Amino acid sequence: MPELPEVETIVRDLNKKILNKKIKNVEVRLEKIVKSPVDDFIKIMKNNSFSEIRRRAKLLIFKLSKGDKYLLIHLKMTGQLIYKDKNNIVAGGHGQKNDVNDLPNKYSHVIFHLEDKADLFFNDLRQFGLVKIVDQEGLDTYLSNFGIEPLEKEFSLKAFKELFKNTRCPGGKKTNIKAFLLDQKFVVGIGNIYADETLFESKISPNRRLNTLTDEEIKKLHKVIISILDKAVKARGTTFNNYVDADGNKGGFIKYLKVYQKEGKKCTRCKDVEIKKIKVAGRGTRYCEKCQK
DNA sequence: ATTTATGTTTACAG
DNA sequence: CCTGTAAACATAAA
Repeated sequence: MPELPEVETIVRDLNKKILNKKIKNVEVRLEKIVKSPVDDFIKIMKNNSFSEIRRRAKLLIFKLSKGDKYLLIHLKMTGQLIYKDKNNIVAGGHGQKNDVNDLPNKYSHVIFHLEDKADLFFNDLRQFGLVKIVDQEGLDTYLSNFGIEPLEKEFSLKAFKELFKNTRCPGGKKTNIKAFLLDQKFVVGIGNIYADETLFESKISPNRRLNTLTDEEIKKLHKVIISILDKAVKARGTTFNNYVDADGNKGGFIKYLKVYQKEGKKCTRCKDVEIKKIKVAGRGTRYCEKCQK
């Protein structure tokens, strides 16, 4: 799915486009995507509007103007949100073929019909994504499972170090660093791309166990997580294929990628060995054997 | 209870 | 035919 920088970009762009626009109707083309009773979902959305759009981890949170409720959208692996009106096409998410120019398409599972002939499409090839409505309590419950926001002040070095502790074992957590970075209970917003890029920049092997990291390495990792995500947000994320963002621009981070999808290419740092691809934590993982220890 | 590892969802591309 | 995939839950085992 889009990771923190991509979701952040979508949130910023949608805030400019759909805030307080009347939702005239909602079309549910694939019921299982909507995790609330569909009748209720449509009833609540109809004639409502979004008063605020924000992000927590990789979750989009739309506050509804009426009824003290929230619309939650998670894009998971292949979800997209595409806004379209007579002047603009604004898309965010993992690109698929023929998506933006041909709407709705077979992957358009939920469509929000807005005033002024504008539409917001929720597309998802693999159908892992979700759309649901929650009240304040439901939102709080959902959010309580998330860890630290890496671009907020709460992500201090001290708070980061706390995450390495293990209540059962004084030596600390033993899981590998890649699984740790991907786990949203600890630090949120990092997915497969930024996990690999962060570890490369930190010179840490994805297979390293947490309890073997030195203080120096933890400090470096903390700094790199912030700098990479910050750089990616500024670049409007990483994109492939025909992804375009809210103003039709491609994400700019792709040019900064050092290891993701670079397997078989010479490492840009040591200029000596090729980037390898292995499996760690069940996910394809790229790294440089020589640079990352 | 808490940590850690693995399986499942899913449709398409190559 | 086979494999793999921008994610995260559920479940199991330690």
